[in-house]
Amino acid sequence: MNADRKEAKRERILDAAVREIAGRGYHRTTVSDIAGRAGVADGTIYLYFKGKEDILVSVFERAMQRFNKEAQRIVEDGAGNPEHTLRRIVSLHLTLLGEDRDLAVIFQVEFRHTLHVLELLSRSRMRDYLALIAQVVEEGEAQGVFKPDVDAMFVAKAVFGILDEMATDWVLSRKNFRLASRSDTVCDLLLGGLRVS
Amino acid sequence: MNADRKEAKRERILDAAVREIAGRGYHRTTVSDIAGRAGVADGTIYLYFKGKEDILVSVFERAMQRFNKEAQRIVEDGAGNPEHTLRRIVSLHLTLLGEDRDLAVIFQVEFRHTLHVLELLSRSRMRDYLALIAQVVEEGEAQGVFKPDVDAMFVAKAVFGILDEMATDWVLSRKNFRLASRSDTVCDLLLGGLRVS
DNA sequence: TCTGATAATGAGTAATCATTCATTAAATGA
DNA sequence: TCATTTAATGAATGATTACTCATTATCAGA
Repeated sequence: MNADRKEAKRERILDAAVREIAGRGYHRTTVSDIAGRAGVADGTIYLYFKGKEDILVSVFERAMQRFNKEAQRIVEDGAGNPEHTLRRIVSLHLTLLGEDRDLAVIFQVEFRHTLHVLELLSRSRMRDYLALIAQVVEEGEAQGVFKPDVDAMFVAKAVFGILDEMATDWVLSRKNFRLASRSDTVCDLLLGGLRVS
Repeated sequence: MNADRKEAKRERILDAAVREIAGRGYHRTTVSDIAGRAGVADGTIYLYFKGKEDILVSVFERAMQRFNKEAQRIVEDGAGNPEHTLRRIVSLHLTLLGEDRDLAVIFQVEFRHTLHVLELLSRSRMRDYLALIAQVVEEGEAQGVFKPDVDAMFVAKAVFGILDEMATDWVLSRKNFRLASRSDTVCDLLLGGLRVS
């Protein structure tokens, strides 16, 4: 079996996992469920993944890779204008999650299953993502458009926190608004602050 | 058995649950573990709680009740000065979580176990807490010290998002800083914004 | 002290599921 | 076509654990 077909099957299993886990939650989803939806036998799963938890982590890795690739591109493109770059990253974050509710459910809920898993995830691609945001903030400070002496990583975490809460709220909400429609409001608050100046 | 003693035993079980669940995660913690630490028999648990999930939800309810009571007091006290009130709420949030790492672990990680549980929790005391923050924001807008025309509930969620991320970061971090020490930085960013004015 | 009621016990039950591995199928290439 | 390697299968296993309930202990009032 060539590498492409192998990769395609792995992808199919991951796609199946996203749908099943979003629907029933990680712990209620059995390996059989995932195998069934992917159209393979239970045992086959173990030819592609070390175990159930490895599937969850792989879903995360794959999604974060996409996030990072796109964010990276935005940062590279928009070197001259930190505010605009930040706006584009915020928009990207909310757009990508808003486009796939199942993925959003997994991101906002299922990944946080145990401290152990969360630690695993936080140490990997998550740091890169935060570092990218921090880089933009630093650039803005260097250019004098953002306030100096605010720790860039702190701001990055704050930005992430707001986005995360918006996404969770959207996932839990019954209402049918587009998540990305919040982008501007988020950025305006973040950049301009709450206080009347 | 009088009501006080009954309540005390219930509290003991909840305390035991906090310690056990923070240490091993909700799913790895058995009902036996909790019973053992609380010094009661397994079956006794079911005289006080409907089942395992009910313990988790009750831990949340109890903690949120404390949060809400304190926050309520702050809001009532500080009617005249919305900025100061907001600062006190932020400080309260980070202080209460920062004082009890086990509780913080449960808040930041274990409560988010399933969409189902998260929905349960979000609908209850969580809304009250957000509404309290929103109330302060609205007051500020009415007094002309906060920007008008920003949806107060939106701001409340943003505030919560930042606090949540700070708390998660603290829980996952190896470093030993005091969580509450972030209060001022959080508020400064929130009130003043990132952009140079 | 006696008695009915209330509270607590903990061994047993029944169900669940991740993982394994002996077997079968498919692919490869000579 | 046949032999060999690689991939896939799915029934069986073994371990786990939430919850029940028949039994025992404790308590409160007379």
